[in-house]
Amino acid sequence: MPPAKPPARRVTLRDVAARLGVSPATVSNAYNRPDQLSPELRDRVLGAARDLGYSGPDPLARSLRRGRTGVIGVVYDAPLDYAFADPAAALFLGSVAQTLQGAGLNLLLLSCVQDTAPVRTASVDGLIVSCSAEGSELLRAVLARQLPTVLVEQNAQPGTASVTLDDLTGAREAAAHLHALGHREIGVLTLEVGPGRAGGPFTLEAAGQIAYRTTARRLQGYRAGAPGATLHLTATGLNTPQEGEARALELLRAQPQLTALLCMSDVLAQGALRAAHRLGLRVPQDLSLIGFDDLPSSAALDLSSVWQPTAEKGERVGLALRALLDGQRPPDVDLPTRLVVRGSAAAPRLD
Amino acid sequence: MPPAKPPARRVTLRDVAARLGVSPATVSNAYNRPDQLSPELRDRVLGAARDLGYSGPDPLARSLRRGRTGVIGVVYDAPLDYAFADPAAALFLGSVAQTLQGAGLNLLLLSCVQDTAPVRTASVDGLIVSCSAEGSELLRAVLARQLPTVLVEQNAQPGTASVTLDDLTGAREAAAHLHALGHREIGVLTLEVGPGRAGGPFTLEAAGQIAYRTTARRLQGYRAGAPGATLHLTATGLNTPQEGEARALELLRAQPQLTALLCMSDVLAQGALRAAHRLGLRVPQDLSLIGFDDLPSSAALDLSSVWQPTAEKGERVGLALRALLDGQRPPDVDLPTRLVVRGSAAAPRLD
DNA sequence: AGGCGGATCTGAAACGATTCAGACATGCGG
DNA sequence: CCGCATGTCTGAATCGTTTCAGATCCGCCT
Repeated sequence: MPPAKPPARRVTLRDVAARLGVSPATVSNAYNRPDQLSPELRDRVLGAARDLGYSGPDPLARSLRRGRTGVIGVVYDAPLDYAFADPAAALFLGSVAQTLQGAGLNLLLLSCVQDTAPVRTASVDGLIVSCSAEGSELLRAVLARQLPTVLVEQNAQPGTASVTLDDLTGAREAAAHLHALGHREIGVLTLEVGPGRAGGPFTLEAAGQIAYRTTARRLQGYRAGAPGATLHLTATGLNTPQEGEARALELLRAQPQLTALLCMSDVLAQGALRAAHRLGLRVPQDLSLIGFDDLPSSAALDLSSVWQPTAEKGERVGLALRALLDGQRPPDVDLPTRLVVRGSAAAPRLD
Repeated sequence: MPPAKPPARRVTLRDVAARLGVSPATVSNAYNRPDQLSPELRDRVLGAARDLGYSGPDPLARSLRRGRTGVIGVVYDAPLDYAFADPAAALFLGSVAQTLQGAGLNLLLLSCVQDTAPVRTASVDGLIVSCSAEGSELLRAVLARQLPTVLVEQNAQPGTASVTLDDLTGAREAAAHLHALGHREIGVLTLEVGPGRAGGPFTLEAAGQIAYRTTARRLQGYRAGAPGATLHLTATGLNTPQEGEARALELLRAQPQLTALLCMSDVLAQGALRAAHRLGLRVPQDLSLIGFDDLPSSAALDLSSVWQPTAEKGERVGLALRALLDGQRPPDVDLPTRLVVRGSAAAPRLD
């Protein structure tokens, strides 16, 4: 009969200590403060660890005891698919990660669609909230954690740092550009207007209730830049080219008098470009188009767009969080935007 | 004189219990098993918690006690910038995240360039290794954790699950397509050949030492698909359009007799497209081009490419990991690839 | 009346480490 | 030979929960 294998318990620091007849403190020191024990003993400890299959202190226990995890949560209120699908979002996130890495911090992606549980139960040292409606359940859950928190593109809240974009100026410039060219009937493809809300046409009267700061401010900029022009609003539910194409198609069919389209993202604009092709409309002769974000790929498509410092935004967010973790109170930052004129907007045809 | 504020210690479950004169176990139950105590008491507990500013059990302590964290680590050996910069990678990751979310798991991004520490010290229930050279320090660190692990596009290792791509077939088809069109002098822009290695020309003899499975297999496929053709290899150090452009420029200048270019990613191919433009070469009349990955944007560029089921790959990885966590032993999967012929390859000019 | 099952609640032992304040020995200067 | 600094190592408390095995009480069935 084979010897009853002992129930395969995990090897702990204590086991290693017992094996060598030393104190657990010593084993801990072997890993964390090599200068606190003699080199020979340290070697023996590490050797015993290898023999026993012990691969270092348990990160969880260590974090509990030390009081920090080295992890920063990034809160999304959309499925992560969409988070990554937008190159601007991906670039931003990469930049945040890069900046935090300098401080030994890693990113935990928290997708919270219809559920605040991830925010409440994540072991993190800080939070970054990328887009969440003002006054939402999710935002409340975030604030309840009382952790160092950076709000991105949201109105600042007490106790948090914030990094925003000067959406107003960029949007105004875009609209003013169209206005100056002579456009007076302008379609607008907005980003989401509220969590989980489907896309579709809406009126300026309803614009007051927009829950997302970004959407609200860009719209405000559009209005300011094209005084006297008529804006035909359609919201999108998802920031994807497919959605952009579908909504643009709807809008252009319903309002054939439109001579220009303002899109709140390049992803949407690229979809709108496809919609225009499908309708046989030439850009810019028959339809002018201006996007937002200025994705790398937009240059190739000759798409005019509002540029934003995406990478810098990520860096600022990372730095703000690091400052918070250091007990400082970083100033809020507001980053500039500006219109990049390419070839997708021209004077309207004279019918 | 104001009452000396007690040193602001964190409010714990124990404090709430003490406040109410009940056992900590009861407070814990109030949060975790509402059916284990009377509704009134539960309300009182939750009320007291609110009064004291206690926002639920500490995730870290809970994880330690329960033995799981609900977090899966994704190991990269490149800065996260690049991880996100490639739309194929972003899409894949989004898909993984989506799949894991169904099991209440979140993703922790572990960037391990020149440093295995993140792998060794991350509190995770499992690991996904996205691209790491065979036999690398990093891979060793991963295996040392003895956690449920899924290897992506790498040769399977004992004790792990693996999801791979049939790179060979796709690459062979691409090369065969060019070969059939009559190309005999073909340039190749490869992905990285080893961790941290800079790009540049290399020879077929050196091809045996390629550390990355993906690079090695695609190259093998290229060779098999174009027997008798001469392949001019250039490695890239980074999977970016800029790098693709730079390396393509070098290669085309050094080898003006080339009539076609095989690129191991669409990102590189899109860079090569720009290089061709800069050299005044028309595609496909003067230069044929085939990419790999079939990014959404490649359709618009009329770029022929090898398609891979990126989203499904992510899903498979997620499912494999979930199976491992459930104590199962999932079968390794190998996903198909196939050439998508568009307009970027044609017969070579007859000089 | 006795016994039993369920509903509530509790005590105390983990979970696996870190860290602080010594204990002990050794070497050195005076 | 004393005092002191230095170099090594240890004991024990602590981090904040969860969970298992009861303990208690109550009503109900027979």
